[in-house]
Amino acid sequence: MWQQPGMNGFTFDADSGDTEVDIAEDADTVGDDTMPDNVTIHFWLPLPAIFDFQACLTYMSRSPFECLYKLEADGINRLVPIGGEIHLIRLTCPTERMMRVELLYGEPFSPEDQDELACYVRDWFDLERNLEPFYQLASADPLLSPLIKSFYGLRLVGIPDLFEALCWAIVGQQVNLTFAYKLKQRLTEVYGDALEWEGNTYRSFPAPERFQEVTLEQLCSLQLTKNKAQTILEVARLIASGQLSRDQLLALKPEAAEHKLTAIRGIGPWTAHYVRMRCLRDQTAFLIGDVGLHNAIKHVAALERKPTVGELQTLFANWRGWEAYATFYLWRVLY
DNA sequence: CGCCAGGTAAGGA
DNA sequence: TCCTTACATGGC
Repeated sequence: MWQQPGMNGFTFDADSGDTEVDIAEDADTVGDDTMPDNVTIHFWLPLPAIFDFQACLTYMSRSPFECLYKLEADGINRLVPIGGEIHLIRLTCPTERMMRVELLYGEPFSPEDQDELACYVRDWFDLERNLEPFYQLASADPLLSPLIKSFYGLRLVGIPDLFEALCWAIVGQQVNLTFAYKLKQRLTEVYGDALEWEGNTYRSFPAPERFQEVTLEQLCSLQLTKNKAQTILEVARLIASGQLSRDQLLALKPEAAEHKLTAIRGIGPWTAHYVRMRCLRDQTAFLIGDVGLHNAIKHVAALERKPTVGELQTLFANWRGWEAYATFYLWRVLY
């Protein structure tokens, strides 16, 4: 049911974890086998400059239909598959400089699990990114400078799991976000795993293998269109059979990864760039056709109409290298 | 009822 | 290569 360890494609960078390691290792981790239920296990991750947890949480709380995590009391809880097993974790930032990663439910972490989870969280919140250049560029830009003030410290929240990222993009094609969230919720409730914990139900997005026996009709009954249902089944098949993976896409140049994705029927340039942005962490991803982006620019530039393709290209030429962050910050003005 | 929504594919100039 | 159009489905 859960993906094999490593299948999910976390990238381990041999020399990127050094700042975290010494801190994590002398965290007061309790780890004997007879651990009582109320023992908590946690470790800490150092936070980069220009990071505001609250700004990220505000973004993440935008939909009441979000079903893959719960925000409460200045923290966030979610299920994560670590070492091939289900874990319920909680993230908080009790201090400016450190993020606390706590295990609420599941087997205590092995050192390898902890590394994997640390990678997951760093990836999720894009903690490795140096935002200085973007902020420098934005501070001199008439459209972006108000945004980096309003949303200071916001990180491009990622979707580390390729299948989830693809499905989220697919269900979000040409529908309003409210409906997209409902579709994701139905997919998750029907096909995902659930865990009850302290009166709440936590859910994880289904693994692609789960769709092996699922029919078009079954997906359509969740109010997915036939095209979307078809595309999701095809993507599930490709990932489950190993023909498509995050690691494989990461090994390619962005354009090649995009091409590999758009070769799949039902995945066009918007979806491919969306995945580049949220999953592959490609900062040059540019959703030029995105309606939300058009509306955001119309709003911040006080236009009477939506921007033309030419205007978009001119604008984004100023933000080269940071297209994804510019887009992510622009989207924020809409919600 | 009508327009819109974080599109895509197919067909034609 | 660049435009048009059909499609599909709910939100408001």
